[in-house]
Amino acid sequence: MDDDRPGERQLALMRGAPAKGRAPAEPATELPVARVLVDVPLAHLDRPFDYLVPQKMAEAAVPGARVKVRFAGQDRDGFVLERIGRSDHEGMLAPLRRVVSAEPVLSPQIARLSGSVAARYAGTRSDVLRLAVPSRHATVEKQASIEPAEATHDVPAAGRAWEGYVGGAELVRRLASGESPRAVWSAKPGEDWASLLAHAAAATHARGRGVVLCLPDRRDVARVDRALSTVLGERHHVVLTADLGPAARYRAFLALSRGAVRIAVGTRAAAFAPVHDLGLVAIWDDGDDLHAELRAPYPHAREVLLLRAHEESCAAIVGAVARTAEAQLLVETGWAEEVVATREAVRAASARVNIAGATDAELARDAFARSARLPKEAHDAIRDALQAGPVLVQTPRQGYVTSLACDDCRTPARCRHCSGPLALPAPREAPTCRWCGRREQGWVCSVCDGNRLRAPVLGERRTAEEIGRAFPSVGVRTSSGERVLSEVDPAPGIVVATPGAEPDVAGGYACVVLLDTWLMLARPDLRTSEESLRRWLNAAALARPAAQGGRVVVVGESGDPVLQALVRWDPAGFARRELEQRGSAHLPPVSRLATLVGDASAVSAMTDSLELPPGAELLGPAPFDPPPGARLQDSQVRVVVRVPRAAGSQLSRTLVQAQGVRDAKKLPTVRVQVDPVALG
DNA sequence: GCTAACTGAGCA
DNA sequence: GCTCAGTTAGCG
Repeated sequence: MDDDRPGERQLALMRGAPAKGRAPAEPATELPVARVLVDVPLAHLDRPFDYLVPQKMAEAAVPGARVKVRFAGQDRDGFVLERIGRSDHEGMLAPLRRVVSAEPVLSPQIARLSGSVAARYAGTRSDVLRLAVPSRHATVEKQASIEPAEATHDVPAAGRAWEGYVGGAELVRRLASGESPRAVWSAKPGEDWASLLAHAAAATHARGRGVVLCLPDRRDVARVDRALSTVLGERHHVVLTADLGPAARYRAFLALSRGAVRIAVGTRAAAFAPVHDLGLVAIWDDGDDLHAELRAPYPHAREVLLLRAHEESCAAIVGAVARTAEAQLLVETGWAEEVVATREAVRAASARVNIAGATDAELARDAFARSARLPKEAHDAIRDALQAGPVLVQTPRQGYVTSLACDDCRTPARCRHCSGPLALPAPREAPTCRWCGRREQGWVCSVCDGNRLRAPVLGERRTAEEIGRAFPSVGVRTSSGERVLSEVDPAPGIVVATPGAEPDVAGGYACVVLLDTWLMLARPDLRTSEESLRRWLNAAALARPAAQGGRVVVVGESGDPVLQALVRWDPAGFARRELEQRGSAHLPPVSRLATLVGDASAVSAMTDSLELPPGAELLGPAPFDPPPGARLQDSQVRVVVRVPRAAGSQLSRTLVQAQGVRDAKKLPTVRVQVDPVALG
């Protein structure tokens, strides 16, 4: 198809051919040009460059291979995207320096995905590829590949597992027959969700198609790992988590990229797993912020998987006990079908949910509550439940809540102008509203007329001490942060856990107590309600059904709509309202939103250069204080840009372009983040 | 980001 | 006419 003797002209043009000494390398006779994606993290260089393939490398320089090339005067890493007959490039082509390995580590699907993820998040492909392709481990690569294991699956069993859901059996049937259904699945309380995910994977695998499963953390990955081993045996899936280490990670990666194994289970980076013949992508608890990548361009595993489902025309399951506004949007746009348990099934599986300490004023009068943060009703429920089994007490994480509360009745202190949360900008300074920035001089509690403020003292250890004092004869264990208990005995006992660290227990907890719910709701963030409900539903789902005496006691304000959604166990209805509110507030996912952080002058220069679509809004610049722990940078500002969702790709495009211009001009960096998980 | 090529100042 | 520091375009 190409002109005869392709090498000749380019040989003459080949640069890098030394003027003295060595003769220029002979170009490959077949497809002598490699289109290479060079690893440079600069927006304006995020495009393929052509190199000449020397005959010596003709065999090894396969599409997807890692190569070294001379770029801007130095050696850089790159991936061969494709081999072509001739280049469009006018000038001379430099030869490939070296083929690092003939292993095709970048499949066409992942190459394409990296492009769409970069476009979606206004980042570069090289940044995305750093997340998608693990570093090479030569020893592992040399070892023989595992032989594909014969698959034998019990599809009827998978159908039975999903029977408890409207549309569940149908979902499995379609997966098993090679179709690509898309579902937003709301798991009922106490569900063995890991097992259901494993069955969905098995049904897909029965047709020889591949599966990617993303879970928020190591512990959930381990659960699904076990469930898959039970359903399918141990040889059909690999686990991909950050803590594997380079050799094990590369081994798992190769097993997938060589097609020996077709099911990948892991944390967020597994969203990029090079699974062959992708049939299903699934994410569990997509509201968990662990699904958001911390490195540029900060992609969210759910969005990566949805892009893959779209590009590779495969099935998708977005599953959780709660439901995010993003998942709700998939339902409302008709992209996905709801898979939910019937009302009766949910009721049968739910514990009895009560709200204790109906009002803050009541709580303030409750002397016991003031000493132990525990209303009498909650105390009694724990005491009774301890006769029957273990009790879970969920308490907000230390440092999670930064706003102030009334010293007398613990009602969160709110700004009288905009009802934003009050916080101390610095010790000894006047309380300031975190939303509107107004200083509050003569604060008076709206509930009890108290005038003293306190920073709430929180943390699971402190709570455990208080609970321990209230129940001196019972063992109290804690689970949080670095010390997470994955499981506890079904024997009576109290576990104090922070959200996400609740241990599993066989048969469920006799009672689950949710403490300080008003403090979690007082967090200034765009996802506060959704996130609070998610955490409470996840904890409450661990309680035994009411028929077995299971109880959930929620310490909070009964009138709060979020607590009402918890009592009614209505994640879908809540998500519907939440999505509606996001719409009227122009927040994601109804709007596409980006933040620009940097020096005031840099940020304003960048915003000026943006070609914004109609309907775009610019908020700020506002002073930006870096999150605690981040290194201090002086006078950083933040601008929030938002556009209607339909204009999202246009927003990303203009951001990439502006970044490209800034990179090329060596202007001070502006950190761009599209749809950040948190916006405090 | 980096290098290489280009620029003009300074000097013989 | 040449060197050298400083600048900046372009990277195959």
